[in-house]
Amino acid sequence: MNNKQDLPWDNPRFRNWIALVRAEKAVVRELTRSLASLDLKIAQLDVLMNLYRHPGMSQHDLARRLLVGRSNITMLLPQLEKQGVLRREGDSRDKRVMRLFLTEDGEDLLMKALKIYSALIDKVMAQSSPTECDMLGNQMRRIEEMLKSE
Amino acid sequence: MNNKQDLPWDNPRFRNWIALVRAEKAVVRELTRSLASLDLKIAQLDVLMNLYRHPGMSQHDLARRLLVGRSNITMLLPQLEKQGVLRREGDSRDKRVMRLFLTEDGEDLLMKALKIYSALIDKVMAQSSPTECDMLGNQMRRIEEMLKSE
DNA sequence: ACATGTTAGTTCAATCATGAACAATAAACA
DNA sequence: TGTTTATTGTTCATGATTGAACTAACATGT
Repeated sequence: MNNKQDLPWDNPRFRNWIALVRAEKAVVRELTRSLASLDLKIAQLDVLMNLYRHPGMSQHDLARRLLVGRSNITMLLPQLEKQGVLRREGDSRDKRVMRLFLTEDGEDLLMKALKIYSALIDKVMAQSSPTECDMLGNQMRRIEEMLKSE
Repeated sequence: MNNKQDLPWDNPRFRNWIALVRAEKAVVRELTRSLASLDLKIAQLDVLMNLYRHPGMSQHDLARRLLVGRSNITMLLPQLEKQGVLRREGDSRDKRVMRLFLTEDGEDLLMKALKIYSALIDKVMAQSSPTECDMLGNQMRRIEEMLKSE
């Protein structure tokens, strides 16, 4: 029924995707280790990054951008708020939504974390030429776009 | 101290890597949903895939290939063994190691899961030309190689 | 106004991954 | 041989993530 030629490993698309998954996992491991010096988890860094770029985001929007559940955000925020890196403000027009903002300390922490992250990615992507790197980004954006719209 | 031009988002390497992370996460979500029909988790599929290609692997080797801890494997196997998709045999020469093998049912389940996985990846990678796809794979293999050897 | 439906955020139980400590076994070497 | 060192797999406590059920607040339509 299934001879060897049917196996996905003989399909370049599949093999190359597996390589991507493995590389991503390896980078995540490395990043997790590097961020430990700041006592910061990747999930937390994701929050900080998004709040920096989109101040005043609601928890719902944040969850959607991070591709996680809303409850995840709810569980994530209290620690960060207690550390004083972000603050939550109730929206004046819609009492259901909480607007999220980085504090000064939050921005400082983010900048330190970004230095670490950026250095790692620079090292990792130095494996590719600028052209390859841009092609990679474009492919990835097309994939995300495609999966979003279905 | 940090003006806008220092921000990682202006660095193509960083931006493109972020795109990769987002795309990968989106695909993982989609795959998780698709595999639910087989009552199979991605972590379990990873085990099956590796055992198919490397029968007789030890738990330690499996953990290293999957980039997870040994304890993770220990917690993962009993379910799979109970479902009858794999069996564990003590090594005759080294009583510490357990050798892992897929059963017939395991191979059947794997083939069904691979059909789903492969179809998704085919769809996803159809966003890229064969050349782009291979370049992607090569970049990723270089990255993994680089992180392994340090 | 009122009923109905929708949305934002929270709570909670279940699942999962992790790393440290541990027992059994093997290897290295005096 | 006997002693130390390393390795395999397990256990366990901890923290992360998820989805379903829930509350409060808004929106829609009559």
